[in-house]
Amino acid sequence: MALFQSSIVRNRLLSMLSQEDYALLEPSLERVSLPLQTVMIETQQPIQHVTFLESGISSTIANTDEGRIEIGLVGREGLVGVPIILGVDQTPHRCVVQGAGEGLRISTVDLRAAIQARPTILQPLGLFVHTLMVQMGQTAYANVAFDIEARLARWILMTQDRTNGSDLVLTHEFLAAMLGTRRPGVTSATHALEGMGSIRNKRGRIEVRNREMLLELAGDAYQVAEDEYERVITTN
Amino acid sequence: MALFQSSIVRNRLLSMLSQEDYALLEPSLERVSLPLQTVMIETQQPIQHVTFLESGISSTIANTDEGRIEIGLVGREGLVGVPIILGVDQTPHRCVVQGAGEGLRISTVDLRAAIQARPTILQPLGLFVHTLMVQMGQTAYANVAFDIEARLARWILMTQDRTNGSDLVLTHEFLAAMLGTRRPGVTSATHALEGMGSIRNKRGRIEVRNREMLLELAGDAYQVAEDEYERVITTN
DNA sequence: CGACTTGCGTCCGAAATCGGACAATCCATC
DNA sequence: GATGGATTGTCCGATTTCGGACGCAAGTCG
Repeated sequence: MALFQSSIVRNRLLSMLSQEDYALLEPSLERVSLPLQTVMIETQQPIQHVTFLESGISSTIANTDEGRIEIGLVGREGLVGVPIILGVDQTPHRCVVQGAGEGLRISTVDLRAAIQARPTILQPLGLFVHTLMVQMGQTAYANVAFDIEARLARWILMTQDRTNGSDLVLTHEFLAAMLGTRRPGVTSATHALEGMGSIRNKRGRIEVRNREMLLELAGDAYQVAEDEYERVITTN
Repeated sequence: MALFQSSIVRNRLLSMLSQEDYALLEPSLERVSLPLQTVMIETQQPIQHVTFLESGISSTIANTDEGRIEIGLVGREGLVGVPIILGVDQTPHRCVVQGAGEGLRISTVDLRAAIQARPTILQPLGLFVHTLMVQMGQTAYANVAFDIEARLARWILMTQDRTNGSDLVLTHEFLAAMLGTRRPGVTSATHALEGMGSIRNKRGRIEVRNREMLLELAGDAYQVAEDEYERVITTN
């Protein structure tokens, strides 16, 4: 199944496509760089592209009157532009690049045409939508059932999953938005994690030291969505 | 567009289908009653049916080690069995009937065959999945950004939207699970709402007195998902 | 190198929520 | 109309988180 392709494409959804399906999309895919803070989907604006991330992280944000709350995280295991997959043209939730990277993007028009021509393309995309729903559900759960330390551990794990090394570029300010809490709350939570040796705190960066510890801290808020992804989406 | 049909079918997704699409599903639809506490989707069990609710309420639950947290609410505006729509056979989140009612259900096999035969059937179902994702996102947001009173107001509104009258059958115990909080917390929150005249508290029941007040209390956690539904799904 | 910006550490009182227990009440049923 | 289970009301101390402010440190850039 398209060996050459997986050596170029790192996105797990694209590399899951059959050779024929991928061949149909390929001419329409445009490689784009995704600098930090790029707004990939703006509230109430038509979504022009679907982007398959190759690296980096994008997060979905529930827009609040002031202050943002992150409700979803996507890396190279997924795509940005889920509403398009579901036949919707826009959404009230914004998507922003939270870790610089690259993506392969396709215009909404081209993607829809491709799906029309070969409906099997939709298959892996639907699977991904499911895993994202599970992730959001777990986030809703974590937000109400876990304290800041546990939620912090969860987000660090989720971020690391979508990053190469163990050095994560994350300011406390940003983490506070992810966790829906105040910035000083993050500072003390990172200290707690650092105190037990699970992470190391640097300026604008967090180094994962002991992943096992983080897993334990995050409890059953983590791993459910991640297992579901592996169960459902098999990249060969 | 199938006038006779909408006089029988109250589910908003079914009544959105074209006459031809509906005609294909109709023979496979089985009317079932849904008593309280019916488990419609069990964790890690193959989903055998997709159910279009005609009345009543089903909620999606993030299974925790102990104590449940509700992460989604569906009534006659939607369906239970979203994973099937997305091509997945099971899910880690349970679905339970929280308000007795009826549904029209179709077996997974028949639904898939119908979609195969007429892919346009998938269209409104995808739209609904989108609105459900928005709802879950708003729940994640509300869970971390609003206090118990506001979240209670939101759930009361969401429940009323899916119920005929203004008398909601809801115990505090149940509300506590919905809100992810302790039961006494609900008691005092209901008192607060009752004190301002927005609801009336009876045994095992809540009567909505002043919906405007509830809207104000719930802030921007409510209405976003609801508006998105109306924008995206138009039942004629 | 020095000023400046950005990010981090810390402190405080106030408020919300927790955890757990126990009392009071309603209502169905006998 | 008494009994028992389910539902609701209440209380208390402990803990978490909030909200806001202020000072410090680390890079950056002229």
